[in-house]
Amino acid sequence: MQFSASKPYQHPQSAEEAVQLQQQLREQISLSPLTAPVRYLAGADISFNLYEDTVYAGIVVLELPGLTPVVHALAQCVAGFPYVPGLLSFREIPSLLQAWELLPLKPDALVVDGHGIAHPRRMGIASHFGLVTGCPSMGCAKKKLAGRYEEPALEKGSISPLLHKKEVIGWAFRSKTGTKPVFISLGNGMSGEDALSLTRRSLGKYRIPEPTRQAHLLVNRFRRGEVPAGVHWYVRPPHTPSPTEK
DNA sequence: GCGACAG
DNA sequence: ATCTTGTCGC
Repeated sequence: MQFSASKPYQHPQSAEEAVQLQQQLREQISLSPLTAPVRYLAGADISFNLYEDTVYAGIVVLELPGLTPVVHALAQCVAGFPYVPGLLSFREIPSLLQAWELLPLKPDALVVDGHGIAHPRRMGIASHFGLVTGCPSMGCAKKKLAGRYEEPALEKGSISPLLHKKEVIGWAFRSKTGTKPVFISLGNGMSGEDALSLTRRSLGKYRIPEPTRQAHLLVNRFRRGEVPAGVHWYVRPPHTPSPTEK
């Protein structure tokens, strides 16, 4: 992955405190372009049972250009914050961080299920998680949280800017012809061109781009007990020479 | 005051 | 977010 210091995650004890943290964190965001090509692109998502506070988090690393799964990490923990629109990251990041720390291969960029700067205070979960991990990040959400937009053309690949307070905070992106658009926004450590390019390279046969779609399918299987917690390689792990065989 | 409101 | 079968439309 690239150079970018990871910031420690701070957990708020109230909604007011959470908002203050976000206002402080937004100043640390960088929207400068990626400085290295993206070979490994990851998708992150969480799942849980309604009325329960156990969170099932997962991160899948795909290799471009084929979007081939390489490795994934799954972690389970208890939610330490309620779901409040605008404060989603405080509910999901602790669990995602556990999965992140388990990952033996850090991706070159990360796509989080949710918004990045397309947020009332420009601090959605994609931006927050990008800062905490030090990994370039972007958000891919199914519904908008803030801003207004014009419907993009019906053809796959069409985009329309998402505007909030006279600023472009993201794009309504037609990921599949004739279906509702998804919302793409910057997280941290990349430019708008980077995010749109990565999204185009992540499109498969479905509305949801592969990184996030794969992560979603994975965490649901995890929640149902169909796959175990921990790390799983889809291909042979990279060979690590032992001291004796140098 | 009213509508909107990621996962 | 999750619970669920069939059904309508390109």
